[in-house]
Amino acid sequence: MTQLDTVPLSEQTEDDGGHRLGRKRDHTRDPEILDAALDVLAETGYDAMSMDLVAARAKAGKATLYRRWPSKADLVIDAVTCMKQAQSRIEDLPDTGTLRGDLVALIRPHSMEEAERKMRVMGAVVSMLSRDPGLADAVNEAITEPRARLNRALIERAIARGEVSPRVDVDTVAHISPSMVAYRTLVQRKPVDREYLISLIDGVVLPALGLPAGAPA
Amino acid sequence: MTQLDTVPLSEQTEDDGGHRLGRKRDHTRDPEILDAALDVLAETGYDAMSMDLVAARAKAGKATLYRRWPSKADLVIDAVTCMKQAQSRIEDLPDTGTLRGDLVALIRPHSMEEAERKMRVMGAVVSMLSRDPGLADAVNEAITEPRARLNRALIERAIARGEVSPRVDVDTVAHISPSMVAYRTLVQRKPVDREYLISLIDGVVLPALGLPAGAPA
DNA sequence: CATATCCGGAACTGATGGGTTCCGTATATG
DNA sequence: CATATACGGAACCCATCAGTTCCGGATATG
Repeated sequence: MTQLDTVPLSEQTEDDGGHRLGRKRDHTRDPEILDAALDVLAETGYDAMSMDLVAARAKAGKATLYRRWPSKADLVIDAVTCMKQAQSRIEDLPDTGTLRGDLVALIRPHSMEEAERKMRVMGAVVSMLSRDPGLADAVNEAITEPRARLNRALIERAIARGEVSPRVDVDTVAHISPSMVAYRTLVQRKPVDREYLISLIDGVVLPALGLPAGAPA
Repeated sequence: MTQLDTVPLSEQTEDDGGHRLGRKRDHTRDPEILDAALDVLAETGYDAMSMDLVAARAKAGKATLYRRWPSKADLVIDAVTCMKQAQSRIEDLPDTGTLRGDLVALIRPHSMEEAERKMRVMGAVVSMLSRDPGLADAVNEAITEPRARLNRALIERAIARGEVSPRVDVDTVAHISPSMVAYRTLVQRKPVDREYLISLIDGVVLPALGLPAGAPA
């Protein structure tokens, strides 16, 4: 059970001293519930995710869920929206001096776990995206775009540095790895490990930018 | 209502003269039913695809479906499997002399419609792939692999021709366009038109193979 | 025309799950 | 301790849907 550390909509009054079964004022169990929803969603898919399951997983009553969200769809949208957080800020990304170094530096166990979970959630809701524009927006804003923005920022930094030609299609290239990771995870069902990610950087992303495969500038 | 032109499992006796409501011997309405199933699947997703809907769409009775397939899952797997057909044979792909020419030649209105439908079907069943290995295999064999095989064959032809270095990761590169097209269609929900496909070829695929962007060998 | 076959359609069953209501209880406040 | 709040949990209602059964009619065969 992964833990969500941001507060979604309401404010967490203060940390409860540690009572396992202690209840809080307001309806401030939102984070746990949203987190449980994401877990169930990732494990079972949208339709198979029943509200009873989510309630059980969050050790909450189903009534509590409906006191807070008017419908299952709203709960899911809120849960997806609240995945946004943990993504690194662009400013505090270490500048290794080369684009390759920057990209490789993004491959950390933590970010890979996070990405894995996001991919599963994405797979759970793809079939809904065509019918629910709100969900589609939430998914793009919380799962798709953060990663693409990161890539875009690193590429633009490399352009400013003179490492990469300003003529490349930054947006398309920034979506290469998210696309291929999603495809490999959801459709091909092959593992996305460090080795694969590096082969993607060296074999596809850098060449697409006009850089030689394994050779940092 | 797109029409399936291959016969899935049983043999079609002969074309019925044109009787709108005329019935045939055996249970040889399989193609129409499978085609209807694919339509409903693509439009509504796996869970929302009810057997009643499929039956209605195929102007068949629900009993007829269950006379032929033991369950909904079996029907879907059979339907997906039967999408395999229309893909071009590798041998009769025109050899334009350059890899770029070969790749661009694959962009035809017909193949794009076909790909669009396949993408929607894929999106409809992604969330099931983790729970049903048989379905995952069917999807890969019918949707994923045919296109990748085509790309692979063209790249290998280019290697044999001396146009491309034999050191490239053919398999990964062959999956670039399928991955990015799927992502763009299902997640980003942006149009996949001729312009985008060509920008993919010139901006990503060819550079990844060490070829200059817009310049044929 | 009589018979056998198969299909479309409608009605039915059982299970599942979204959403609601209600109640006992734990917490907080005074 | 009394009161108000809100939570967990269970029971409930109702719609939907997978899967089944049955029947009337159309087709084919002789």
